[in-house]
Amino acid sequence: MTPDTAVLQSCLLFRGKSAEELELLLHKMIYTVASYQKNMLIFSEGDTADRIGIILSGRVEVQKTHPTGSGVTIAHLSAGQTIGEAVLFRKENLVPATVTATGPCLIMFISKQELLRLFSADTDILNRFIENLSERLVLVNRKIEMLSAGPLRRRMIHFLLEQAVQQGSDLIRLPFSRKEWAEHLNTARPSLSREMGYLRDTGWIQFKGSRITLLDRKAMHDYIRTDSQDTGQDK
Amino acid sequence: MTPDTAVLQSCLLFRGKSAEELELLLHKMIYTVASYQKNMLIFSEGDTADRIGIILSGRVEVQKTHPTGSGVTIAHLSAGQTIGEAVLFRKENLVPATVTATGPCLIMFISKQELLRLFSADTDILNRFIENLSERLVLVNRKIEMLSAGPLRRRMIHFLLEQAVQQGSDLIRLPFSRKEWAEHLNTARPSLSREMGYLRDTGWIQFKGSRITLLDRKAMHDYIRTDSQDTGQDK
DNA sequence: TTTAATCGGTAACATCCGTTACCGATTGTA
DNA sequence: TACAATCGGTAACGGATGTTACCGATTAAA
Repeated sequence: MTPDTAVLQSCLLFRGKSAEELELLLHKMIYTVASYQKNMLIFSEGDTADRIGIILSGRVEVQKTHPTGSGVTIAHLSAGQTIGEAVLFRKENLVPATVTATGPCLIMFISKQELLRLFSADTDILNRFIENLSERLVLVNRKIEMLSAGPLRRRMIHFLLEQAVQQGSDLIRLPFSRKEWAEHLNTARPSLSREMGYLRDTGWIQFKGSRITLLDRKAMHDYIRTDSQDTGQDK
Repeated sequence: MTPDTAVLQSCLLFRGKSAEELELLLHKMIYTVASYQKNMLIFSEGDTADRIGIILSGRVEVQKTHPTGSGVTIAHLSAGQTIGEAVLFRKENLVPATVTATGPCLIMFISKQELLRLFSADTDILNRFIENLSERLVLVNRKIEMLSAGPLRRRMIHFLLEQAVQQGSDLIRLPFSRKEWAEHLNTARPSLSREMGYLRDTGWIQFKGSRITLLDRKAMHDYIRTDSQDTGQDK
């Protein structure tokens, strides 16, 4: 199975390459492509990591499993993003989280050995790889920011405003279901619904399904930056 | 000021080099060394990152600042560890967190340009750099695990058990003050004290100052893996 | 279509935990 | 020594939120 060059171009590792260059590369490099169905394991916590995966299509979920059996979603990844690149070069190269397919998807794998070869053959790829790692680190840091942003309401507003900027509109299309969103915010779904009700009643938002409209961005901003005091999370 | 080679050897970037090799390297490379006093800013959130810092002595604190002015400590770093390496190679190379000295310390700076030169001159250094990034990513991931481990009591026990393993004893010496610990757990100090009292009254721990003794590790383990309530991200 | 299954909103209740305030102990300092 | 600042324990209070349960709507499967 041959990967779509368009997808690879959107992948940070190969960004900047022309379709032609990529075609050439694909012929010269060693890789495998595997397809997965919903809920299938791609990487399992504790596995030894000896390759990275590039998502060619579909979506996957990265979760940290708790000893209790429950888990927290760390990230949702989709086409063009990579998995496993964080542990590949560690001494203790064990996969620290579970990666599962949330739907049918195609993953391209490149071994560590082959990656090293690519690095020395093409410095661009190396640079992209490092860039990718950095990007990931920053992303995870944002997650921390989110988790410690204080009360649920504040976290929600924080997220909504972020989305509004990202989508360039006051009309937001949520990228996931309520359940997933709750997970993302590290809260319980009913709690989320309750707060959604509050925000609606306050007249700040309006929503139907996964479409949320911000009616009073200013007030929401004010709410977030209202400086009550705080010890490390706020209130 | 010339850096101590012993410290640099403990730095992941230069691990594996002999003192002689390092001496040689130091003569051939470009760097600066700066000293800081308690509470002085080393990197400020929003700065443009164009160099990495290596801690030669002392301790620094990495904090995420909230728009509200409050902050969460992401990490404490000490001699041999690096700062700024995560953003140096990003497109948007702005420092995402504030770094301050928690006491007098010495930092060695290496510019991005110079780093690149080192990479091409010495592949080992490049490998260490990637390894370092990966290490950092995993560390931050653990922080997430911590933050989303549910109720405070669970988070505390989680942390204590982790420390016991790390220190190889039931007698734990806390690496920070209560205030700092509370920050680390993303909670308020009085809340922490309250729970400490609870754990003491339950007979699970015993403590005086920064020394904590685990009296019933089994019970604590059981408590953590008791699948009662979790934050709601159950699977 | 009928039957499940899943999703999302709502409500009641109990608990968690942040806030505030106070106090004693310790430490640094004038 | 005395004063101020910081740290850590404790307690009361109220708000935040996890839990459970129920219900209608939507979707998938039979």
